[in-house]
Amino acid sequence: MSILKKISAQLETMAPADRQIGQFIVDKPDQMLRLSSAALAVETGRSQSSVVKFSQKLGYAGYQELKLAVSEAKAQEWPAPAGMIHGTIEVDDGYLTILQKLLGSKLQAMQQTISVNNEADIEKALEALHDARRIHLAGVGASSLVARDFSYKLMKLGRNVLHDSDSHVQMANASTLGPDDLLFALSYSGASIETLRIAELASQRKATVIAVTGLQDNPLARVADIRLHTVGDEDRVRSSSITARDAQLMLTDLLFILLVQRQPDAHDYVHNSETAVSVLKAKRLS
Amino acid sequence: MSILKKISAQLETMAPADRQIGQFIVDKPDQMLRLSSAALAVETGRSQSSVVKFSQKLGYAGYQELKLAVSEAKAQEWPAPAGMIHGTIEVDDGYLTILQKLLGSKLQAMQQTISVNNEADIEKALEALHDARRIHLAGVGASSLVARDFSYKLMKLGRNVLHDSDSHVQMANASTLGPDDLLFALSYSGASIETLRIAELASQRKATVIAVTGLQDNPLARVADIRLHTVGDEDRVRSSSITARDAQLMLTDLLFILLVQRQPDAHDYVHNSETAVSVLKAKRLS
DNA sequence: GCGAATTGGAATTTTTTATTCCAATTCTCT
DNA sequence: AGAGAATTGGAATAAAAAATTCCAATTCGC
Repeated sequence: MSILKKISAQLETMAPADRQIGQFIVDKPDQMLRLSSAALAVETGRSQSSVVKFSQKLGYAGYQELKLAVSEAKAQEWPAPAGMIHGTIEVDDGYLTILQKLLGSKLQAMQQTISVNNEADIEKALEALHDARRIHLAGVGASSLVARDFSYKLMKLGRNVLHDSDSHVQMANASTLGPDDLLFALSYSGASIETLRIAELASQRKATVIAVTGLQDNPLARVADIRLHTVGDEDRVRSSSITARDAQLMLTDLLFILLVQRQPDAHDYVHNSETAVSVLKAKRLS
Repeated sequence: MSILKKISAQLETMAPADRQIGQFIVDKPDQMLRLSSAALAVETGRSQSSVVKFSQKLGYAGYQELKLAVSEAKAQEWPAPAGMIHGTIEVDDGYLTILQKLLGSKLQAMQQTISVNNEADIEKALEALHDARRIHLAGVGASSLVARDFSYKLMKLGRNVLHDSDSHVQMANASTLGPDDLLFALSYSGASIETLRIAELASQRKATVIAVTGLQDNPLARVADIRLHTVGDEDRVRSSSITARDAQLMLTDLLFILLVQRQPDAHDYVHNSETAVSVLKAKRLS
């Protein structure tokens, strides 16, 4: 039983000094934990020895043991995050609630994104990526960052990657694609004009088109040869591409890991990349 | 806040006595909480004053404050939810195992990143961001994508943001900063030369420097006025900036949400942004 | 190599915790 | 109602714990 609850239940039958000390602890456990027995005595207008005796009457060797018990009682009040809170972040939510809702939303988006894509589709995309002569990545806004992140990872593996943040350059690149090439197009809405036009052109040129897009029917999904779906709930986190981005990253990270697994010399490539970058790191100063 | 993670991250750079004391605390926090400084000294074969000094080196007034921090850290240890695995992705892992390990690693990185930053530090960073005249974002490699993502979000709120992927331009921008400005620097290692030099310059120019960096002692953390820590385990996911990036995003997303909460017209700004972008979306065809 | 800085234990001081002493109050029994 | 026993609780005291000082040894930086 929590010592805080135990004290609370006994308050009414306690003698005056004990009641005052107990009340303080129940009301302000955080503060109590920071106080010496003498300081708590001052706060309650009682004596230091009363504080120690209070502890002993509760069955503890002394004040330090009571403190430990209060600390443990408080620990049980900390909301368990395993369950996560799913909910819309509201204007008057406190810090802890926001944290939990944000983390819960991220986790839910990633989990649901995994759920809506079956292994066969992932395998198909993987096969296409593995076999592609050149991989062109397309996306705008937040999706452009995911595209760029994935392009970095593919380049680390020595793959022939085309990526540019300028959609005109993306379009020009797409015009050079052929049947041995692949377009990896990211757009949560599936309706971004630039990404859509690039996908249409790549499709016309017989390149394989992989679309990473939301579950709803959309123009990009219709153009694609392979569809990977993402689930995000933007309404809950201020509609600023947080969960949609996380869902896309979940897929690109997974594809990257699977590609690494399938490419025998992947380790060497990744290691070489790190070694190369290390010259741009400050030397250990001590 | 998790002092246990902090100690753990710093063990290798500690002197002998500190390492032994720190190791004991990390290995046996429950037991430590029951020991006096003298008893812990006996357990570790070190002196009682070393125990107190260890506490003070970590930033606490003394051993009692360290104890309190350890107690709070223990309260925030989060177990892995069902369906996820904490473990290293191996060469012969099957699809489902990879999925579970990837998701588990991502969740752990995000949870631990939340644990190692206390609300007071987040609040301090938030205050600085809110009050800054101009916000300059710096980062290279994977951190540059997080910096850009956060810059997009801040710009959506109408904030005065400086971000360029070219580190020379970043440096030039930093040379225009002043006491009313803020540098938000991201580097997991804290040792990327470009980011470090930019931070040093911003600091010289009296701008506020917020560092988002790993837990280990590093040059960037030393330059910063405000430190936000990230925890990632790159060994488990092929050392390609997956969990470190997710950890950084967790923090920037949280800061963004908190800024939105605190800016009365944030909704209008975000809504206006969506409306503006909508002209670049394909019309619904049927 | 030399001086400065750091490390870390022993000794000492200060603070905190726990116990003892004892007066006042309350409770129980006749 | 009164006397004795039990309880309450603060002041004083003793013991334990925490923190600081002193200083020798080692490491670091020039």
